[in-house]
Amino acid sequence: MNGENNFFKSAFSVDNVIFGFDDGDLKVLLIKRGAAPFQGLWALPGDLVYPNEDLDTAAYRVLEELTGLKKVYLEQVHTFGSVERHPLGRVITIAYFSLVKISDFTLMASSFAQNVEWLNVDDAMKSELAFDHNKILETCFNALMHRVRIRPVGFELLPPKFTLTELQHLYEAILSTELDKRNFRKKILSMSLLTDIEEYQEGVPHRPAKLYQFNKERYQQLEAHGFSFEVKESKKKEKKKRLAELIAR
Amino acid sequence: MNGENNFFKSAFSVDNVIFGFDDGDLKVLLIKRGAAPFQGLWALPGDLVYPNEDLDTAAYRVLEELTGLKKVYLEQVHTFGSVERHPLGRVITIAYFSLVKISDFTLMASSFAQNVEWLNVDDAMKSELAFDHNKILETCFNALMHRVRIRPVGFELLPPKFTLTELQHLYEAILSTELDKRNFRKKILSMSLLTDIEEYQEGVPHRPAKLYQFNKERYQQLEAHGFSFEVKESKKKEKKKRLAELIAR
DNA sequence: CTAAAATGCCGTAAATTAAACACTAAGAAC
DNA sequence: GTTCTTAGTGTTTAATTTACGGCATTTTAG
Repeated sequence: MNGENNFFKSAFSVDNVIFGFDDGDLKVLLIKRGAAPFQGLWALPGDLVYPNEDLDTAAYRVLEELTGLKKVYLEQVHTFGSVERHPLGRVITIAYFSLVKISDFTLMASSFAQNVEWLNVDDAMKSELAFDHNKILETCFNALMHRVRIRPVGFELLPPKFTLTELQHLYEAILSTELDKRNFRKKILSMSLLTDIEEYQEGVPHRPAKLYQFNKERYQQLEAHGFSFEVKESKKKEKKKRLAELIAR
Repeated sequence: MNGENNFFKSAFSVDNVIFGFDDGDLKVLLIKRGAAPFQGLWALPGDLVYPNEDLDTAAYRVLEELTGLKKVYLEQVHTFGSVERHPLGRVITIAYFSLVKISDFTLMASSFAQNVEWLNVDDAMKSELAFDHNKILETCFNALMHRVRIRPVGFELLPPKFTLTELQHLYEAILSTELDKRNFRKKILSMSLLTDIEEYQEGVPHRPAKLYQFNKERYQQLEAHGFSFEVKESKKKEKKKRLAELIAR
């Protein structure tokens, strides 16, 4: 090292928890590591941040290099910087999550990746991931759970046209809860954020459902007037009762 | 620079938005910079992270070196890493906010600080701060607003024994809203998170108010059973009506 | 052609929660 | 003892949330 002090011996990276939704399941895109350290384990896509690159830019780059997708929802979540988190040196990492429509997804040829796969989020959380990526995944999943309640970001995971049942299943997957069909539909429709495009599902072996589109302009307009999106996970009545008793004591 | 590649030409720092509450006002602790760059401007307390130091540890260190306080509420908020945010090189910074009881506070002798002061948060946000600290302050204030609604962290800003009116004023300051006295008291007391210690204010020129303590154990116990703390900023009825009409269209 | 299977779609009553609102009580200062 | 200041308290009304069952539409199999 030359005259510079050793504050400049460190590096930073971004890691990206890329969520997708398919067939009622919430998934995360992982890469099987082809080289040490942690060879053979699943890891989050990530990369060192270039010297002249903003953090968000780096996160978008990682995403695009991997999936070819450009305009996706991306949000910074947390920075992980334990001294020993990276075996090869001091590398802190800024974690992002992004939401992509699996239907848009095309895997890019990627030199550093041996193997890329959509894994069910629950399964991924249970398996051993490289580095501190279990912790990162968990943190980002919690952030998603939280975000999805207060912002209409769930739509980022669905194709442009979707049915109310698909939307409900998405929420159920993210919130790990069951929702009442009638109440869910009532609530979502009452927000008037969905455009009824007068189209119906095709090729389904049952009564086809209406298709809707998320009306982003409408949302922004309402938001500007103080509207706040909110979906709650239904606290079941039994639970509420038990809690009320506990509090009463 | 020697053989190391230039990913390792960068550094990272922590910056700490230290909130306090005094006399009905929410304050933030700032340092007047004694040296270039940004000499003479107010700045958030912060420092480079040592090579062998975890991020949280660095944030606690900054806080303790400045205030002497050890056990305080501290939370990571966001990482700021624009290429041009620091004039002297690539320095990304991890922003934290912390909540301290001003009554506990004793200013430490601090070599690098010319001048340390509690500034009203609104005033601080309006003035020009060093670096990107306006942005950081704003982000952390928003994070506090948000956090205070869903976690009982406000108590960290109050002395151990406080009156309900003080608590209400705290919430009003953080949420920038007015709350109905009776409804607020009803709601807070119904959570049974406060211990009535049968003590009263002294030395006030009016009827003394009861003092309460926050019961942390109780909170943790309830939380474990699914209790969720929640304070809403009252959506005034007029606003709600206007919004409802907008949605109906 | 009919029946069965699958999912879509609808509305109301009851319970809970939130909002609005005004007077009496206690102590200190004069 | 009068005045001043803040503390403390309950009820009614409106809004929101929850619970809940049955008929409708389409495809497929027989």
